[in-house]
Amino acid sequence: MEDYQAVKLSRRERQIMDIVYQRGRASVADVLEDLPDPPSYSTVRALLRILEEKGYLTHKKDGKRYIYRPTQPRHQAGRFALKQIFQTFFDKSIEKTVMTLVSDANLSDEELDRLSQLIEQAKKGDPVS
Amino acid sequence: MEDYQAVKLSRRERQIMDIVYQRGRASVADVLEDLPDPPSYSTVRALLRILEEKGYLTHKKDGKRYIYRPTQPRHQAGRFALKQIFQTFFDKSIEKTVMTLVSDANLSDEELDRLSQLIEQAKKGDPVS
DNA sequence: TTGTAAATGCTAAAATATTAGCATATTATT
DNA sequence: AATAATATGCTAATATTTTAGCATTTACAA
Repeated sequence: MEDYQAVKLSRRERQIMDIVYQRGRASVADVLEDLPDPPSYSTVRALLRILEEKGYLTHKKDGKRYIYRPTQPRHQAGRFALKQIFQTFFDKSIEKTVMTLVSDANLSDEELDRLSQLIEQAKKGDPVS
Repeated sequence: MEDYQAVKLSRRERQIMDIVYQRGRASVADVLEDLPDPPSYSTVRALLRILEEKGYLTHKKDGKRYIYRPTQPRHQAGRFALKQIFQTFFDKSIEKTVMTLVSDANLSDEELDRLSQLIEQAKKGDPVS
């Protein structure tokens, strides 16, 4: 199975992969609904077929229509995408990336507490392995 | 000035923007060096010209060659890219995104300390504004 | 079981992206 | 000032992406 790498995809292909990942799974109509500057139904079908040929999606039948899913799990694809981002925009520094996220986020106290806990765990559990 | 939005760019255009952002500034030769499946020098020049026409890059002369820079500051483009990521892969949750980054990162104790401090600040300074 | 609505399969046209080549300009060197 | 090396400017060919249309299939309802 091929990794999901946005770098290899065309513009529309990327848009569609993002939609499917965001939804978890999607019919042709779903994708069409979320696409900016939406093309025809046929067009979306063609692209979904191509993405399946390339190994990024699979489908199963649900009644009379196809439901598409990513072949690569979302969490994994997300990590890959994050890596790309912090390499490109944050000097390859995960710390800088997290700083930006936390600074911009306006997280709730509960969320901040959970993050504190996570960081404490990281300090104990896995010191610069 | 137009926002840097990967969603609007073609495959090569994206690759090139990523390279320029990663380097901060880049000559044609620099970009060519970093491109996967590198095309000809002419090709890279053409794409840089197109990206400048679209407003994503500017250039200045340095000796006899052009040095290209992004028009949108790196930090801003990075935040935009992160937003895209956590919307697509992490249920629009910044917390989940940070969790993933921190879990995977193997950060040093110093980095973890700095993050703790940042989070403490966030707790005091800006409680669920 | 027959009709109908709504889906997919397949193919080809149109638009866009990608590429390279030749002409010209610029810089540095002799 | 002449030359060589190394840029860019511009144009056009090629490849890929994007698109839509028509034929066929499928599921459900009458």
